[in-house]
Amino acid sequence: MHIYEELQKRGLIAQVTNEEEIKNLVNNGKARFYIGFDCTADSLTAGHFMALTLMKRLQMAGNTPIALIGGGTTMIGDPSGRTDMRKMLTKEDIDHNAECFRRQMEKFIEFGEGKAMMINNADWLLNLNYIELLREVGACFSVNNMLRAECYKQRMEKGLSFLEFNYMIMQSYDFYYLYKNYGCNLQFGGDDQWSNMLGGTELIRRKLGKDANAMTITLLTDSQGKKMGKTAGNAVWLDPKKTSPYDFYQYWRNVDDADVMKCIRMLTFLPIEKIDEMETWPDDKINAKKEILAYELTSLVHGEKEAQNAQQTAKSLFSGGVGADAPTVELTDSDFNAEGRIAIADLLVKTKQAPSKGEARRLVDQKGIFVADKLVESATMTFAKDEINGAIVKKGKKSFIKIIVK
RNA sequence: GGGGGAAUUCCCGAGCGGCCAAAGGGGGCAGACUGUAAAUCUGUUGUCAGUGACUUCGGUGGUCCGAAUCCACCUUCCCCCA
Repeated sequence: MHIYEELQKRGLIAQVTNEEEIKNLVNNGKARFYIGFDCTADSLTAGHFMALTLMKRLQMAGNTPIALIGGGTTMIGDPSGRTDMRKMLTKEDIDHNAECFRRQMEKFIEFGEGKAMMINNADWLLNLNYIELLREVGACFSVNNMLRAECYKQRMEKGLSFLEFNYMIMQSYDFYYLYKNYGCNLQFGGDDQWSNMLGGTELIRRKLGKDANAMTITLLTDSQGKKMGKTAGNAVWLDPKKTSPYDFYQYWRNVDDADVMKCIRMLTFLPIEKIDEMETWPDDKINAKKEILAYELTSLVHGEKEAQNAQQTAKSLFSGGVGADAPTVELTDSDFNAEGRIAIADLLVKTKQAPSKGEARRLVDQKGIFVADKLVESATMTFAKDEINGAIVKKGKKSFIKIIVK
């Protein structure tokens, strides 16, 4: 099966400018495509993950990926899909984030001579001259058209600053620049990027009279239509220091029934035939599917060993055992009082299972806390050092922390 | 440049000068039911040595016994006119 057909089967393709041309480029390894990543944080997220897998898939099919780090565009802030303005980041933050992105990507995509390229648009965007740009590029854009673009529409109500309005111009300029200087003939991006991407093909057509193509990837949303890759408003990070492999595994282990197969299809590298076959599995195998999903993704991001650890830990914790690799928190003498004891509230705060002591007390009152498999009945309960050493503190059904006393 | 309006706890949003740590919803967390799912129901949701104290209602000052509520200035945003 050709790569384009595979992408289709996986449900990854949302919109394309010219299907025949793209198919031809991609299937014959002739695509030099770019995906832009704005560095708004110091780690990539599960949301970026799909873009990374897409790059990898296309690279494996012989195409050349260009990972464009948005050192310049992040200075502006993309208003697409947002109802409020992004926080402005300093140049230093952006540089730092760009560096973090670079390192994470390198673990996933092969860069180097004849392989993938990594470029930072700060290299050309930051040096643009305003008047020159206006004459050269600004003349090619119709404000009337821009205002009709989907990505600005929802901002017309809440307000859109001129700064952000220019984002589309910058992204278009990127494509134009990459087309001219790197022979980049295709741009990929999330479906919310569609209008920005069209801006680029339009600019190339006007300036160079050439046709470049764009294709968007279906956004990974859950059955409620919300973007996936977030828990309680927090992103699921790819950096193991920010989201541990165990938590990463658990995130996918806990997806909605309705979303499992979609995730497997879109995110994993399992062969299509295997996935089609899984589709026929009976309902009672739903948890097996979730385990496969979680394992596959953790393995891709953190390596097989971490994935095995996470899986084993999860299995033993949820079957009531003591996970050898449960997330641990170390306590030292200074955490205990004069009698060598620690109060349950302090313990929960120390393990970060409660943000405050008040919250910790509430959890205990609501019978949500277990220490070493025993329900903690009272918020005033304390534990001695050797009593707590090696014990599992369990909050609710899914949060386990193992205590180590140093 | 002129005129009008807005800023409230994680988000949306109510809020009479004292009864406001602040309605209601969403979200979060916990409990019940389950399958580490969904739906549903219940409780909870500023901090702390918890019948009490402390810090919050864009910022800074002020009026008052007392301010999220009144005044002044500042900041940001929205709308109308140019």
